[in-house]
Amino acid sequence: MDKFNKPYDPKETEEKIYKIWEKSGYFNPDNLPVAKPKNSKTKKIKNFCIIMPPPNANGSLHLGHALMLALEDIMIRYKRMSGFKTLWLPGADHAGFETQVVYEKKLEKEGRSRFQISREQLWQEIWDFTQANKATMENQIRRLGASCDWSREKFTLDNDIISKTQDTFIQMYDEGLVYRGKRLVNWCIKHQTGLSDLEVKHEERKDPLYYIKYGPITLATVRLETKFGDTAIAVHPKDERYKKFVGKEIEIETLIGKTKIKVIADNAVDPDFGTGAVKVTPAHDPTDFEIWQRHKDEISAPIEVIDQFGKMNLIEHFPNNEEVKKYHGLKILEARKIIAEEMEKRGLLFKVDNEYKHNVGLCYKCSNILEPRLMPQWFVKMEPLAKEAVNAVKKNEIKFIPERFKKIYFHWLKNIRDWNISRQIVWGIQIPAWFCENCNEAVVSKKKPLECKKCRHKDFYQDPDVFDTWFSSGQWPFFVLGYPDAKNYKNFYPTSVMETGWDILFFWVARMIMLGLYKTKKAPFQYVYLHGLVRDQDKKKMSKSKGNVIDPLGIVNEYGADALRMALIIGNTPGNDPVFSEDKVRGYRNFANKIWQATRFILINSEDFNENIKPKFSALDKKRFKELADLKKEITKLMESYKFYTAAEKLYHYFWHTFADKIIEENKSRLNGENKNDRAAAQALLVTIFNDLIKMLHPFMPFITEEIYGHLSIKDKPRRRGVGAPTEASEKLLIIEKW
RNA sequence: GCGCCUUUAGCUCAGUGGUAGAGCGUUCGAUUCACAUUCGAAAGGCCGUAGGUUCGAUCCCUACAAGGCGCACCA
Repeated sequence: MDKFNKPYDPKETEEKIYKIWEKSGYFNPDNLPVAKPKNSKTKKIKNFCIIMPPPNANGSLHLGHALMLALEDIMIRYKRMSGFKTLWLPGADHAGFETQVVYEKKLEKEGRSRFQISREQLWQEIWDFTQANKATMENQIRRLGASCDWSREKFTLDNDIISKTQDTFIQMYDEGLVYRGKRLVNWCIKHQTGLSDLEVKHEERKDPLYYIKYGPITLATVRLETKFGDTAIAVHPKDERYKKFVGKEIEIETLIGKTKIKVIADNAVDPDFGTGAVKVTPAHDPTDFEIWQRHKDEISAPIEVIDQFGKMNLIEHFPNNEEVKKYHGLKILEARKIIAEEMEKRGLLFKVDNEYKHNVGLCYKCSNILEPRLMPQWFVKMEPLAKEAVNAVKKNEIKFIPERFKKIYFHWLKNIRDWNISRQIVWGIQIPAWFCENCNEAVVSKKKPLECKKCRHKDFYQDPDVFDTWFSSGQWPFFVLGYPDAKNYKNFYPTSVMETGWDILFFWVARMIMLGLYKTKKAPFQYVYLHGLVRDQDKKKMSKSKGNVIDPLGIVNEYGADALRMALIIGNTPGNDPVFSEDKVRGYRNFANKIWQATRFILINSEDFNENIKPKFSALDKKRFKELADLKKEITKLMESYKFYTAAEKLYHYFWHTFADKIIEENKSRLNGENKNDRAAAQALLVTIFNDLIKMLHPFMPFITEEIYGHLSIKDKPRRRGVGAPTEASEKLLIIEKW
């Protein structure tokens, strides 16, 4: 009771309560006191499962995580109280490239570089780094009140996950869904790895557009430096201006001598752009690469003139050519400038358009221009997978909240291209493939092959590349449940809800659907709930470089997790980016105290309660009961339709402005009056209402409600018998009370 | 280029085919009685613009405008 003599202090309560919950074992569905089915034939045990999107183990939690945890915890707690066997399975993500980038920055600060560290040592260092982060994050998740089952926690580099991921790759290879192809990949010269198309961000740039003379033809290009790799000139087939040249070789003066080059016709050329003629450089441009694929018989193989570091590499292709040395080894932009000068000198530069704007692809991490580079990589054939993924959603096997993301999802899948899953980094799951040291034949296998089938050679080396991290996390929902034969998998798969940010709809959600359907023949979840990105008060994205990142734990320390959760939930509809403000949190901290003070009032006024007096409810009491019952129906409906933002707001409003401001106030006179009967009735009324309200508030504000429940259930045990409350109340925790 | 979204009170956002809602903020007032992390009251909106459907539109349809975003091989 002394506790109630001061404002509510979350610090005194929250960590203590979390320990009680953890000790109770109720986070684990196996320990839940699920009502025995009355009729075992018709009534099945109801399961509800959410796989927590594993936070990246390369830093600490941000507000987006806090939002994710709040939403999922609300769903889980509501379902748990509604009698479901609830499993919320936590995890942590090694986050491949993301983590390696973070770690490389750390190395840079220390004056080191990953290219000077052995593979084994780098792996070990990043391993230690992620393990430390993981431990921190687990505690942060606890501080936010997440009622997840820690006994089932998984890490994306657990041995079974690694092994199963490799199995899938092998299976897909055997079934022709994975292939090794030498194609243009998005190469980052800083990070020295290829990236998937999703990891490319496009930005508009203004670059000079050079009009240059290739013999009788003038053509326009930005990328002058690739001219040494030209293998053709292309024009549109219907372009009258160039018809006479098509199929013929024309002599052109390059800067390193004279050569002949063929003119070809291809529909990819836009006759209205520039002069309607383009130079074709298949080794350094995706469009040109595709043109080459269509004209393989007519023109020579691609010539790579830029190396992996973004420098001119010419000597290899043009040995014994003195002129070449002038450009060899130059960086792209330097080369471009010098070539332009040289061409101008020789009268080969017709004009320069300095206002030309176009889109360039950048590395989404370092914003360096990505260099299209011709190299062999492992690709996943997307079309068959995408088709199934579209069908599953069309057939409503998976529903999106909000629904509009369906359209975006379809749009993406319709235009999908094959997925490059090779990464030239160490931090990840190594690809189970081997190359013959003699003939370079690739063998897909976990174990080192004994002999090359092609050349009988016996020495192999393993592909040093690792998987795109999303290739393994795309299989997370069923791997963590112990696919294919574990009990967890049988009980909880397909899972109920996948709740995550809309920003990873393609990266993760779509891949989970595709790979889930492929491996398990089932959609991995029934609902996709997509939350928005938490923004600062100026609606800006929070990022370390902007310095506007808010540490959720700082907020928790100051105002309590309950207040933070309410601030994140209320006014936040799915799919829309919420704006975060500390004022809002302060408001809900005040609300927590309001709940606290109302409790105090009730406890004070029921101290000398006489349990022999049966409550006689007044007409007004009954009216209030009716209102409460209506509210409960309404809230339940909102919970079922995933409108947590409205449910929380209504509860807030009812508690404060109806229960506290009206009901308590209108009962004050009764409590202070002479009529004992009336007094008893009033108290029973208050307690009953109270019992319902803290139950409904519990999913949203789990800590304070559990704390109060502890005080109420001990104190009010005798009286609650009269109003049909559960027995053994003092033994019970609110977390498993009936909704 | 293809596509998605937004536009409602000063701010952040809900919402419904039948004369507009919340939180915060603002203004005025109260207050030894659970709570100043309080209570009561008030001000404040032609629900982006123009058409259409309808007995009736903020809500449905069309166009337009402004803003945001996603996808995309135009050199």
